[in-house]
Amino acid sequence: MKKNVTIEKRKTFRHGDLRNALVTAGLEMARIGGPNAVILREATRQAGVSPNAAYRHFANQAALLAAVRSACISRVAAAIEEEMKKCHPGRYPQAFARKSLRAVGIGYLGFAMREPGMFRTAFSVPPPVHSPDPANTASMGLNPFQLLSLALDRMHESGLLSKKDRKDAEYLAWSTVHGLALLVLEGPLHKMPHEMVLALGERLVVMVERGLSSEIAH
Amino acid sequence: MKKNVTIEKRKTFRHGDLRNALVTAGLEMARIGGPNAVILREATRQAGVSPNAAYRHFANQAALLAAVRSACISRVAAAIEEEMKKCHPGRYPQAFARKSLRAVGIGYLGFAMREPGMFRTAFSVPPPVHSPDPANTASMGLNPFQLLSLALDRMHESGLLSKKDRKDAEYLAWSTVHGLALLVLEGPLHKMPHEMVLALGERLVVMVERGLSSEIAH
DNA sequence: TGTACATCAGTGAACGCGCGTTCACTGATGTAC
DNA sequence: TGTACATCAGTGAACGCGCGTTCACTGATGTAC
Repeated sequence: MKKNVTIEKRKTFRHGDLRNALVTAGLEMARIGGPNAVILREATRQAGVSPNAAYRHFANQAALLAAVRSACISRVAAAIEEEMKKCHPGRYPQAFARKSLRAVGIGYLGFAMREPGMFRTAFSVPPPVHSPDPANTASMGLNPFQLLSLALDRMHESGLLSKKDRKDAEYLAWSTVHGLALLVLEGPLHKMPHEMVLALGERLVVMVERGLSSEIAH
Repeated sequence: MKKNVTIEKRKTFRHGDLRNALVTAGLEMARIGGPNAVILREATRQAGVSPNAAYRHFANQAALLAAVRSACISRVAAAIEEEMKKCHPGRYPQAFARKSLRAVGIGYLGFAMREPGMFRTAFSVPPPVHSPDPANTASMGLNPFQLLSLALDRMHESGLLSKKDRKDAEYLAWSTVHGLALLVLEGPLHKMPHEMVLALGERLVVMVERGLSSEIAH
């Protein structure tokens, strides 16, 4: 939406929208080559601007990368939401909960297979983390972690998960699909065909759903 | 035996054991900084040799890195075996099977926490995989995947896992701990304390053990 | 209304960095005779 | 036994690469008066 704040109008000065152009270019580079492919100079080139112009909008390359990563995370969330749209709360809350959890896992994994570069950019934090935690988040809606929490809440509320089992279940479920995704995208399983990955994904979701609960199965 | 190669100046024109010295240096770099820190020139420096000397023993930097990675994988396997030694086949095969599976998972995760650089080197394959699959493997004993298979076989043989559930169970179990390790080592969970990671690891193992089987729990 | 001025997003040129890799070479060693 | 020689693990110098980043600057625009 347009903000009529004077400061913002000044921002649309010469290029008009350089910051956005740089992020867009960076996002495309991430899409193609992952986080290491997000080259500041290349982004300025694609924006038709001199290299140092980027420094009017980002403190350094890491700041640009952070913005790109944020965009990638939003894409993951969008993919999950898309998958979640497919399941509606019927009259069986437990089935709904299970479908929700499945949607998160499959949405996550599906995105990883479809957009490996963006996926890797979203979740590969460079080891020396000087995360300045930019207040720039600007994320509308829920992030992937929150969507997972939502699905797990449904599991809990529908009685599929005790309060104790619900606790920190995000990390357990997340690890599962994340591991498969990374083993395939940047690990030893890189030769595994996508169909098999997705098939394993389905089994993984079932495994999580079943294994998360310490209750005796019925 | 100690290799004092690094510090002492060489007296002979020939190094004598350069290939090994380079791998050792590379391994140390991997230990400290992960796969991207395996610098060919630095390895030759540490070996007290000119940069191009490396090319007598490795086709290029990627070949050196492959050798280092192989060493890292062996270390992971050793860590798992160490953990597996702790569990003996008693008179309860199912308990033994469960302990075995736990040992693999916890050994894997424990190594990841203790030696993040080596762990990341072992399992992060650079996306453009020109894997020449060096016949150089030279790995004695079982690799981590094979150890996992062994544990799962015990689950199957002791009746905890049907034949159908046994199939490809490696990938499901592996994904689980691998995901947690990478979320922590190079992902958004990098701030999670090690104790919590290991605690989650224990829950993860239980989850897998329970969730892998499609049989009704008893 | 015109004009001076401040602002600040962009320019142009250059820097150091350290890598991987190649070229033509040297000289210690093992072996054939 | 000595000697000539082939071998090949090492040397020394140099290359191109492309990045991130800094410096001093320019010039279109909005605004105060």
